Amino acid sequence: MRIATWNVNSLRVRLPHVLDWLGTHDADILALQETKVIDADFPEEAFTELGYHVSFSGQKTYNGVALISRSPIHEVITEAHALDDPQRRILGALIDEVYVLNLYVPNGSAVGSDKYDYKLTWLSAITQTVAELTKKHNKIIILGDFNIAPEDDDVHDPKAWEGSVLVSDAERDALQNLLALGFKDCFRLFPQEEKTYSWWDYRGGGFRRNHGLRIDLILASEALAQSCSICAVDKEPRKLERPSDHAPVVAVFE
DNA sequence: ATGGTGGCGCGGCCA
Repeated sequence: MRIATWNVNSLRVRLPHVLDWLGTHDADILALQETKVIDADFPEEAFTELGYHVSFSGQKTYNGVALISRSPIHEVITEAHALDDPQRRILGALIDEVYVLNLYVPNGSAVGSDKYDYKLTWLSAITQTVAELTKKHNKIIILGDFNIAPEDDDVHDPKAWEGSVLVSDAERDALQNLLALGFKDCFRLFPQEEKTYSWWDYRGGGFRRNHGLRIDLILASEALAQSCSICAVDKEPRKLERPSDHAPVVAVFE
């Protein structure tokens, strides 16, 4: 099974990139974030025509998540139990006996801000939800835009970023609490080229200078992590005209 | 240069 995550920063704008990518990469499951499209306007047929099933949870202007899957999508959830949140950031579903949880973790804006507090509360709530999922499912994949760089190796300039949002200790601790439920960061199961990132700021030639962060993650429950054979960032779509600021991350499970 | 770039949607927010 080939599964990928991609923050597309507007599906309306990036649909050609996404369709081209699906056509050449033969993914079984693609998790999208920041679709920025309400459900009534979701381009469902563009995917069903290619033989995919789709599920989506969108809103106007901001956020929005979707799952594109070769196999049928069951047991959909769009909420964390402990959170009454109008923001559409969560899409979980059972696909071929694997529970897939697609997340668009809040950015957090700045350490100490209201948005930062919301991010930590949100992470706590999703961790509770995952704890519940682990009682029912053995094979779980959590993937998406985590808006957290797990380690300094995931940061182009750790000194410059030290203590700021996306790398702060409290955010990293929250991610570790989630991993502690029995998940592996698939990317780190394998030797990787140094300075591999998944997001580069549009500003200041971030991609050209490889000023990036690895914040798009694929986490697999231990039962599944054993069968993971590849996890890699595909930088190619970031080189296209009018790209998303994120690149897709792909994992293969045998 | 008190920013920079991009999306949404038409002024300012969010990333």
